[in-house]
Amino acid sequence: MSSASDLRAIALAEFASVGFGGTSLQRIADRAGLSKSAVLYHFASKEALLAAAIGPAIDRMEALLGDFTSQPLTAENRLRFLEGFTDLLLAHRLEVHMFINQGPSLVDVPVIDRANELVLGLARFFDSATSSTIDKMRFGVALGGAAYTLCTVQTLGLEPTPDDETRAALITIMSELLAPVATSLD
Amino acid sequence: MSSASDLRAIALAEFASVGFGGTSLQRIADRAGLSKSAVLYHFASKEALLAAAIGPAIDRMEALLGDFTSQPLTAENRLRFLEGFTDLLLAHRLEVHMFINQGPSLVDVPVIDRANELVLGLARFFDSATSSTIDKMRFGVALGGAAYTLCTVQTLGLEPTPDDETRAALITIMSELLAPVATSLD
DNA sequence: GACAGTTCTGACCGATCGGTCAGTTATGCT
DNA sequence: AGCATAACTGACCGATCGGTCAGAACTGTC
Repeated sequence: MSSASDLRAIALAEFASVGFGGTSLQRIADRAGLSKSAVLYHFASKEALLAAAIGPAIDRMEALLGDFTSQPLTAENRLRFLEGFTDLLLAHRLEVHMFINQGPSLVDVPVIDRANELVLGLARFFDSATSSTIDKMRFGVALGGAAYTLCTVQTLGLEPTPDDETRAALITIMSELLAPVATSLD
Repeated sequence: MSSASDLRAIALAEFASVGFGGTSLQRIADRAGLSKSAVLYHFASKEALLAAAIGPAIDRMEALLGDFTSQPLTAENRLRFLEGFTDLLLAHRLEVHMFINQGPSLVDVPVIDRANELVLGLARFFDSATSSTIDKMRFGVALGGAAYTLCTVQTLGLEPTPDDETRAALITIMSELLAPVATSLD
């Protein structure tokens, strides 16, 4: 019944679907059955609401990436990363969808800058870990494709696949896709 | 020097980066060095500007999909589709990025409804052509991943890869990814 | 140079934006 | 019951939104 967490969820859904700039506090308030003033009572500003909505997902993403990049890029570490990444996507698909698509246009918002640093750090890691263009692109297609499939396809109104089945399929597909990419085991 | 086509390009870039609702006519006018009234002289409304910006890409997408779905799903037809899809992405990455990510939230805009019908038609085609969840997801990851890699990664400020190299790599990756999926040749 | 048509501007409209503030209602503790 | 605090509302603010309109500036043609 907590209004604050209701508002976070409602705001997240709005931000992800029509964008931060395209979302109005009034609309969020209407969906929550509250007044605009009540929204601003719980969150000091629209940006604070954004930070509350996507902050936890970014924390978790930072932890996952910190673990991954501090270890050698072995095949089993990569698999564990893919599993962790998939679990994170399943739990925070809207958040990821939001800062992947709108991150670059929302600079100077602190929580978004953290997200952009994350994505950039991930890209740089693949850049240093792989040499050829096609291998870099394999990572992009695997991670981007997984995020896309999970976040966007569902908005099409197709029948939802159970999470555990989705999880297994995504991990299989990403593993196949990255199989040709050399690891530091070689 | 045509202001109209300048405006189309500027508006497309804005729509793709901050969303349709997050873009103001004033900002488009400023970027074009014109007044807001001048923008509304060339395009009757914000929606008309959107239609002009993404309409051609949707036309081309419709043609590509029409060809593909009217033919049997053989391996070589699928390859030709992947090539055509990649070329379309390379030529219209901003448009595709825009209606993939914002299409579901912009219903009742005619040009967007056409785009949504397209994406839905593509999803239904894969739904009928493949049986297992993992195979459907392979299509999602392949097409979504390609679109993501092309449209979003570039906004990170990485060094751009030449288009022909990107094209070859994407087609290779998508072909690998879809290789396990049965075609009607079997 | 007069004229027509295209291109563009500035003033203006009602509506909505994010945000402030004073005051009201609901809640829980003693 | 009394009281502090949390939760919330409605009125209001300046700014900006998409869009209209009358007219100015530019263009080419005769």
